[in-house]
Amino acid sequence: MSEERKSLNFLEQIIEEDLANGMPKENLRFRFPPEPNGYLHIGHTKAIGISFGLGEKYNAPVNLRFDDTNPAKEEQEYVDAIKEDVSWLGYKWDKELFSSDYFQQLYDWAVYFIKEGKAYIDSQSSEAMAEQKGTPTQPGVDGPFRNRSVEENLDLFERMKAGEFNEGEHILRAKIDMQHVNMLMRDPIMYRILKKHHHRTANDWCIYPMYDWTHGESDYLEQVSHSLCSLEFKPHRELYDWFLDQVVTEDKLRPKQREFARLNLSYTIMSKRKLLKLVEDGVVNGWDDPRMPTISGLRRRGYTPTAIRKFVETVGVAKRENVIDVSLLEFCIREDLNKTAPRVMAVLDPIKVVITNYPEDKEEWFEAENNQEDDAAGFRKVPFSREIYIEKEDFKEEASNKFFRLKLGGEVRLKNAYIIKAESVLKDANGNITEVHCTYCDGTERRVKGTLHWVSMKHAVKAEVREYDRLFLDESPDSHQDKDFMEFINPDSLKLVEAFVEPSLQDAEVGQRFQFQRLGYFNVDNDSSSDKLVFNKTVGLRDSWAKVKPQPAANTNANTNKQKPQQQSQRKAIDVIQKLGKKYTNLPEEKRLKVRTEILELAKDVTYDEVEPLFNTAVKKVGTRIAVALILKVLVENGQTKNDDVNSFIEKALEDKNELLVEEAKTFN
RNA sequence: UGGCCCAUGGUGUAACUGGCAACACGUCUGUUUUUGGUGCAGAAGAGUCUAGGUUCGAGCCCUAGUGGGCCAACCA
Repeated sequence: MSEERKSLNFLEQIIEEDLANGMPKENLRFRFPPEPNGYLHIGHTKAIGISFGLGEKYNAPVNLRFDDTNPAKEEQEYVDAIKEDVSWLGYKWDKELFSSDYFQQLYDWAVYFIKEGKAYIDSQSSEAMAEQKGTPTQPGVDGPFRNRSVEENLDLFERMKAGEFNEGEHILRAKIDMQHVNMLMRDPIMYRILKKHHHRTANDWCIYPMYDWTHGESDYLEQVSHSLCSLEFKPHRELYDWFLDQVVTEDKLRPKQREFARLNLSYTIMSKRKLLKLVEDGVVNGWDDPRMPTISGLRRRGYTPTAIRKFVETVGVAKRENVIDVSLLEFCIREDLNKTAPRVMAVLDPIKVVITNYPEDKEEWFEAENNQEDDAAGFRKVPFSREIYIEKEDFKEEASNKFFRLKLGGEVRLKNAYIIKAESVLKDANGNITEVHCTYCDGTERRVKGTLHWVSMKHAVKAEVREYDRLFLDESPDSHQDKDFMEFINPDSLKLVEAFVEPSLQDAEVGQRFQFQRLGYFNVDNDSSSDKLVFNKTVGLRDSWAKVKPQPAANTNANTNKQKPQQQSQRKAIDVIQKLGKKYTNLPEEKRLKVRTEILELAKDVTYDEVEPLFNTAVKKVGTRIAVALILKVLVENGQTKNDDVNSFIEKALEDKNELLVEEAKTFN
C-alpha cells in the first residue's frame, strides 16, 4: 500500500520531533488564550484552528484560557461571546480557565523572585524608566532603585498589594539586564498597580501581573506542552523562557512557545482596536454586523462553521507575512452552501411580466427540486399565474446573441414552469419599461438557451434583502503609513432591497440558509419576523456573465483584475531555449539528446542580439551556458562572425568543469 | 545604528537532495446542465529575491547582499 504522505506544517513537524525524542503523547496539551477585550475575528480563527486542530489531530486536550490580566479593558460580555464563537466553530475545550485563577500563585512566585534578588520595586515615573530603557539600537542603563534591599522590596511590594499606593507610584520589575539586545529583557515589568474592578476577582487585587509574567507561568501551571502564538511574540520567547527558568522543576513539563504568521484578509482589517472603532463610530451596526470580519458577523452573514474551518485549513500555516484573497473565503462558503442550501426563487429587482395567453384566474402549482446536489432534499410546490416578476436585468428589448435571457421575439424558459416568448412592452411617459407581455406554450421539453427565475405576483411574499459589499475599498486598508484606514471605508457597503420571494419562504426561520437561484446564497437575519422577512446576502454565485456583459458604469469591483497580460500564443525561441537549458544537465542522456536537437532547431530563429546578454550567465548555470553554446554554433554556421565576445565565452566554456559544456565548446575549434 | 524572523506562479501553501517545482484559489478554453451556478475536461502563468560557495547534482546547506516584517505600552 502506498501511503499518501500528507505534508506536515512546521508546527506539526516540531511536535513530531518532540514525540520522536521521547515526549509521551499524553503530555501533549494546547491552549487558546484570548484576551476578553473584544470579539473574535476571522484572524483568530486561524489561531483557534491551529491549537484546536492539533488537539483533534493528536487527541490532546486544549484549554480555553482567558488572558484577563488587564481589568481596564476586559469584560464578561466578551468572555461569553468568545465562548459562543469557539463552540459555534465546533471546537470543544478541555478546561475553561482564566489567568486570573493564578493571581495568588503568581504573587507568591513574585515574592520568591524578590527574595532571590530577581525582582525589585521601581518607583520612578514611566517616562524616566522609558528613558533608561534605551532603544532597539542603544542599550539601557540601570535605574536608581535597581539595587534596593530585599527587605525594602518585600515591604514595598506587600504595601502595593495592600493598596497603600496610587496607580503609577511603584511597579515590580524583573532584574535581568538593562543592556540586553532584546529590549524585553531590560528589566521588564511584572506587576503594576491598577485600582480597577476585575470581571472575576472583583476588588480582591489592586496589583495586576503583566502579560509576559503571566503567560508562560500559566502555560506551566496548566502543563501546556506547546504554546502557539503569532509572530509578533517571537521576541517575547526569550523572556518567556527566562521566567520559566526561575520556577520550572525537573519533574514537570516545560512549555514551549512557537510562533506562526497571523492571517490577513484582503479588503479588511484585523485589529480589534480598529474593529471597535467601526462599532463605536457607527460605521457598522455592532460587532455582529454581517459586514464585520468577526466570527459573529460572519455567522450572521450566513457563513457556516464548515466553510470557515475549511478556509483556515486551506490557508495553511507558515512564518511569512501573508494576505489572503477574500475570494478564497468566498469559494469556501459557496462550496459548502452549494451542497447544503435549498434552492428557492426570489426576485430582487422586479419587472412585471404578463403572460397574455394564460387565463386570468388560473393558477398552477409546479413541483420544484429543492437541491439537485442533494438527493435527499426533495421537492416543494411553487405557484404560477398570469402575472409574474422577473429580474429587470433579465429582459432587454434588443440584445446580441450573447445575451441569452429574455428579449423581444425571443424565448426563454421559466425555471420549473413554461417556456415564454416576449411579444411587446409597455412603457411609461419617460420611456421606462413597465411591463413585458409574453405568450407561453405548453411543451417544456424543448431546448431553450436561457432559464430565468421568477415569482408569481399574486403569491409573492415581500422581504427585505440586505446586500453587502466589502467594507473597505483598499486591498489592505490598514497598511498605509500615510493614510488612516477610515479613509478607505466603502460608503456603499450596505444596500437595502425590497424583494419578492416565493411563498414557501413565508415561514423561514432565523439562520436558515437558501440559494436564491441564479443570484446567490442568502440567510434569514436575526431581525426577521413573520411580519417582515429579512434576508442577508451571504455571497453571490459565481457570475461569468458579469465578466462578459458590457459594464454599465463603475462597480466592477468584484474583479479588480491585476493579472499580467496573457502571454503571446507564440513564445520566442530564445525563451523556450532558456527554459530547456535550465534543466539540461540534470536530464537522463536519452532525453538530453532529444532536448539538444530541439534547441539546435529552435536556435535557427534566434538572433545574435538575443543571445548576447546571455554570455555573462553565471558559471553555475551550466545548462543555460550549454544552450548558449548550441545557439552560437547554429549562428556561426549561418555566417555569424566569431567576435571577441563570442571567443571569450567559448574560452571560458572550455575551462569549465562540466564535461558537457566543454564538449560543446570544443566543437568550435 | 543593533538584534531577531521571513523571501517559491497574481494569492496562499507544498516539494523525502535526484523524472518537466506540486496543490488550492484566481484567470482563460471547451463541455454538460431547466441556475451564464454546480460538475467534467483542459490551458496559460514560476528560471524558487540577487551574487558567490559546498556538491556529480541546490528551491532546500553555507556566506554576503537586497527587500519585507517585528522589537523602545504600567496592552495582550
